[in-house]
Amino acid sequence: MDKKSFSQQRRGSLGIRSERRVREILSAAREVFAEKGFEKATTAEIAQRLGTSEATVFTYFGSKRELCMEVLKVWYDELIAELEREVPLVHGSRARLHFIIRKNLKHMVEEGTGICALVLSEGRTADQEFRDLIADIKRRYTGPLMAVLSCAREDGELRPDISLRLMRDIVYGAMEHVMWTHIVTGRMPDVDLTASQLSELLWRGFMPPNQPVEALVQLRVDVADALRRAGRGEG
Amino acid sequence: MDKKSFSQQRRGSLGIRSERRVREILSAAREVFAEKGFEKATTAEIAQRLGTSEATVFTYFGSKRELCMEVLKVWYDELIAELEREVPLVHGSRARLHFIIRKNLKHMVEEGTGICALVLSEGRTADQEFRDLIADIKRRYTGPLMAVLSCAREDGELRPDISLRLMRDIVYGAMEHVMWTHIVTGRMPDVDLTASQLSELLWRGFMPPNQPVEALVQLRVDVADALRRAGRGEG
Amino acid sequence: MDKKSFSQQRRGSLGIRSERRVREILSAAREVFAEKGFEKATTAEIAQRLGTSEATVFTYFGSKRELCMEVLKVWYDELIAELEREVPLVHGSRARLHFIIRKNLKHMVEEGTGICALVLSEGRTADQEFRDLIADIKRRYTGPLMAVLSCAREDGELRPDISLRLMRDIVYGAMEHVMWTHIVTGRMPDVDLTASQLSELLWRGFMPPNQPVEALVQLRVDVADALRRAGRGEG
Amino acid sequence: MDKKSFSQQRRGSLGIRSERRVREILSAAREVFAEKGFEKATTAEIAQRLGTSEATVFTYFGSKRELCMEVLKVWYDELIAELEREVPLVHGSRARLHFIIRKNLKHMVEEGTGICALVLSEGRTADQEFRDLIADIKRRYTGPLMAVLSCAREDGELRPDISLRLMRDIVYGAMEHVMWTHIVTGRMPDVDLTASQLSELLWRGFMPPNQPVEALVQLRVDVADALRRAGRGEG
DNA sequence: TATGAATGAGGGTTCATTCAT
DNA sequence: CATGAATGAACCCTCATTCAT
Repeated sequence: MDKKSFSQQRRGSLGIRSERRVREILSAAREVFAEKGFEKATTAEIAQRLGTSEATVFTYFGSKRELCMEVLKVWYDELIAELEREVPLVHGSRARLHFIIRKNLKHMVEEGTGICALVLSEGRTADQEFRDLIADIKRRYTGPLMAVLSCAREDGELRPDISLRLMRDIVYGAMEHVMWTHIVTGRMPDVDLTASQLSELLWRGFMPPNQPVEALVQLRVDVADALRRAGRGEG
Repeated sequence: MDKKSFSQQRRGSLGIRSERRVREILSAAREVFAEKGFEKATTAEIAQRLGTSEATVFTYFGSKRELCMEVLKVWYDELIAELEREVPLVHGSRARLHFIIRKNLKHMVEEGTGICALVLSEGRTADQEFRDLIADIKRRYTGPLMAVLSCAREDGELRPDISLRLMRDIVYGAMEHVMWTHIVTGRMPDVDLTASQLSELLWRGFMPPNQPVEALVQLRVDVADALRRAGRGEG
Repeated sequence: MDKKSFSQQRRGSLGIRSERRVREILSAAREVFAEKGFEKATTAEIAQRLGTSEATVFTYFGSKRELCMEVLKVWYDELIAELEREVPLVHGSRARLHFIIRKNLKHMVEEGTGICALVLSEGRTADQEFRDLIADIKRRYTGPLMAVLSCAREDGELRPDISLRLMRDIVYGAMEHVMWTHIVTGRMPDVDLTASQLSELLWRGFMPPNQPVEALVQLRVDVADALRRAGRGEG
Repeated sequence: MDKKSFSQQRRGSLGIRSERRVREILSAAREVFAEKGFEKATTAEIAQRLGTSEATVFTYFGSKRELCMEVLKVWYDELIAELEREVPLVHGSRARLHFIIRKNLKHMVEEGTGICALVLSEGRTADQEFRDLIADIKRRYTGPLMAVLSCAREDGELRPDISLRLMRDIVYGAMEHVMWTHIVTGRMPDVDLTASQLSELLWRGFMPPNQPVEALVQLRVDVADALRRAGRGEG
């Protein structure tokens, strides 16, 4: 009865030809939202890139916000589907972490990094419906990684004193920030290299500490520090 | 140019008493920008929280954008100043990393987390002047951490195969994502605990992978060096 | 640049039907600009006279200034086109001057005198783009008259000691001032009579002086003057 | 009781020191109004050039409009006073026309040409009070010229078939247009040359067309008259 | 179904004017 | 008397959204 259910009903009854239209619109919208962010994106520009009128966009999507939500959903669904299909084919937690990171970076680079920033920046400010969607997406989106981490923890591959949620935040935060840096500086990253380094570095952080080595390392640092201070004090 | 310099002069001639007003406005603006993001924030709301009119806001700041830029500058300058003053008082690279992370998280929690997201989300879409400011802020903002990392690398405390920039992105990305999660879920984090875990985990990732051997070698060198100096009559 | 080209494209895609709308808007705008001048005219009033909303006006014209420029362009283009078409059909420089003056006055009376004042008063204060347009209009606008004057000078019909530019200024200045007086007093002038008198008077001023007659006239004046003084001195 | 009478009362009671202030304000205001036109001029800028605050301006003048009116009044009063004092010292209608034109152009060049355009452009659009003032100014302003023209007509020096008002419009219109051209092009005119050419050209247009015959007739009459008077014993 | 056209609602910004000090 | 500070009232402009065709 309200606007949303109406447009959904409408979309549901569209024939085959319109399926393509929907995808075209989503594609154009993805571009614009990714480039400009939600607020600065205009329906006019989306329509223009399609070569159609704004009204057409509204025939398929009830509102700008709904369109944006759909864009996000599709973007993440693509990624999630790939991950859910392919992660199981990879063996070993570490390899899986690497795989997930690489997939993510690749998807960001190829399909518009801005989408992530969109989630990041709109997630806080948007209204409840939007937030719920984003929360849901986020949950499913991080699902594969969480599963890998859970599995790894059960196998004793992860240090037990740090929550999986924190690890997850580190993984995604690092990826987003890496992408952001590359966008701002205008240089696209070497996805494979970055993924390797990132997963290597993070995994080592996630592993349980090796206590004897720790002690030795700390000893070295302490001695070095003492020597430095001693040198300074006596020089 | 005519108009601009004119309005700047107008602002420039404000007396001492208005210092307070400036701070009030910046404070209200910080709130609103942090909550809503740049686009969704309205000058009307900022004025309303102050209990004044929009015109008053524009008496002190020439435009919404300028106001926002000032908010960012102040927010980061506070933090940067604290870091530059206090980091040198902390000993050891690891401790310094921990200090920086803790300070950051604390500042975010206490002074508005949204400000970070602002930088993140506006940095891409804003116009050149805005971007330049943000780039500049970012540079100074990450300065203390980069200094610590540089220092640590020289001391052989960091693995040499991964760039400092990637490490920096991981640190800030992780912090921002952690904060974002906590905002979205509505729960404020335990700053001290999170900082400890984060620095612990990341540091372990930053350390050279073959730490044990290297540590022993370096230890031997350091000690031998110290003994030689001691033998030369400095002891 | 991005935004501008975008909005221009939007307008550019208007269909045939809107031709009428464009004319309606230009017509209303012409009225308001003529009555109020550029600054005092408001887009709200223009829209109100059309019975539409301001937004509609901005759908067709990107800005108030652009609208005003278009109004000026149309007003002058109409006049210039008529002059360029019809002046050649008139024979003799004197007759052509009369024709031009009559046409001008008629156009002013029928299509809004204020437009001239607009050019006059905005030409000084407006920004560069506006000024350039006005300068261009002015050049083309005065073209037909300048051509007539050039031609007349070559035929020896004009006194050679006074520049054509000054003559031009006199012609247009006189017309504008005449119109202005009539507007302020609220009475519309008798266009035909005024045009006849104006062209007669000015042409006589433009003609080369007839020296013998000059001398005689001056003698008369001198004698009259001497007599007056003598009368005063002796009465 | 209304605003205007209040401020006038106030001004009336100001001491000697304030007289200077009034003049300073009028001077600054003249500059700004001349440069920018009424609408684009801002009280802020006027105050700025004075080095005082806007409030001070409003202490002396009740409103921007009132200030502008005063500026106009002063500007024209200066000119009118000079004309009324000096025109009678000039002999001959033609010489007087030349004198008036030269004086006008000089005043425009020296004391801000924009003021004339102000009268021209504001005269139409402003409210009743403003218009009345301008009409009054205009009347007194053109008084000296009208007197000269009346006198000349009585002496038969002007063609009788054209109204003095039209002649007046031509004189002022020509002057204003000349000035306007010079402002727009940025070059200041040679006042003396322009005044000579303008008066020469216009006067020739004003003279009776059949001057030779009329001049002879009048000369005979004048001489006969003089002789008759001389014969009656006045010699 | 597709769209050209229209617009309500609001946003940022300006500025003459007021007033307490 | 001078003025720093504040502001109401407009103004220009944007854009998501609607609707008749």
